[in-house]
Amino acid sequence: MNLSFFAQVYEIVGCIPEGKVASYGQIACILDCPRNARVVGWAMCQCPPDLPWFRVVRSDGSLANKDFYELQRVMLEAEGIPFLPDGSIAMETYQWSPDFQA
DNA sequence: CCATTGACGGAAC
DNA sequence: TGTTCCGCCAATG
Repeated sequence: MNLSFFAQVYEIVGCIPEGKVASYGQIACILDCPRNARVVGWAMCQCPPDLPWFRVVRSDGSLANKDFYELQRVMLEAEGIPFLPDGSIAMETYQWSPDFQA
């Protein structure tokens, strides 16, 4: 498992089921590196087309860049995750429970 | 090898 | 309560 954080992040994100979301810090925590939240986000920037990056949101339940906000919003709504009038999602309800099966 | 960047997180103001 | 700043780590140039 000498995969870079990069690859590990891909593994975690790829394990997120539909209708669920995970925060960058949560993924970093799964990797046992809660401070790598930024690295996770950076890995998402390199997100391959196979990666459901749209299921990854901020700890606040809000999205990141405006450019991706609308796209992410559409993708999440398509997954069955409604957006609050606040512009964020009820991550408390939709946050994915990591099973450590990565 | 050094400097910069980056789709974050939390603490400070 | 909202906004701003710093810190953190890895990858790229």
